[in-house]
Amino acid sequence: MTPPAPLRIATWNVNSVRARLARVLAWLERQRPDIVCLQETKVVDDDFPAAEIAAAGYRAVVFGQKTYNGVAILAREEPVDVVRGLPDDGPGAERRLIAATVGGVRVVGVYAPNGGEVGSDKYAFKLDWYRRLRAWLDAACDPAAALLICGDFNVAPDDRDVYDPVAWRGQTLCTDAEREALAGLAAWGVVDGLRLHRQEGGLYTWWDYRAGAFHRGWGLRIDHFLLTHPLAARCTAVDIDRDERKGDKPSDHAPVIATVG
DNA sequence: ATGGCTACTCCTAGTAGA
Repeated sequence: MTPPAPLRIATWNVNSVRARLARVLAWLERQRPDIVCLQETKVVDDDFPAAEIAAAGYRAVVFGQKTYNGVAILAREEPVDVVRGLPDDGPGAERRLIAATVGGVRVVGVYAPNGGEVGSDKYAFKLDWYRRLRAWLDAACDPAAALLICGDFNVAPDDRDVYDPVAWRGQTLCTDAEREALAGLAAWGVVDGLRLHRQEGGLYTWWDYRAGAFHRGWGLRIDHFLLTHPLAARCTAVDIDRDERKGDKPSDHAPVIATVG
């Protein structure tokens, strides 16, 4: 018996799928992932570039809105059992979560709120969104299943994930409350995929557009793969495609790719 | 020391991102 080929699953905050379309298509051609979760698509569903994505060989399920937020899952086979949003999202809620099953893996793609200034309404919304995400996991998902949550979590889990942890201490993305919110997902039953394989600092997924931050190495690791234990046991690698942050008109986030045997 | 860039829209200024 030939073992099944490993699945390569990617997450990428593209910062507008329409502004980034040429790069997204070139990246799909180069990396050929099986599944891709996109965040910050910034487009209503009718205007999602589904035809171009289909021509590249991918089905797309989308959950977008005008200007802000927006998530999608691309896959070589049709994603099934699609869930859009959290059950207690109100009408007109920000579109930040999409889930689907592909290749026997339950894939949850998330774009966590940024949080604005610490102590602001946006910050409170972020922490509450994490609370609601955890409640949905408790109610609707199975930590014993092959499930992953990936996306832009807008939290750097610890000081290794921050280029200047002293300057960032207490700032949005790095506060204890945000880190505890992320840890609340781990307590449900997922582990940080990248840390299964690599312990060093300096592995970043986001660099500010300003001040030449990328070239100065001023980054944070805020895009993650969280894997249930059964899936973690099959995860052979998690790689940050740092090269995709280079060149003309990049997203401010690099893609992250998990390999699952 | 510095909100320094990018993308969006009710568009050429204001908002948001992280």
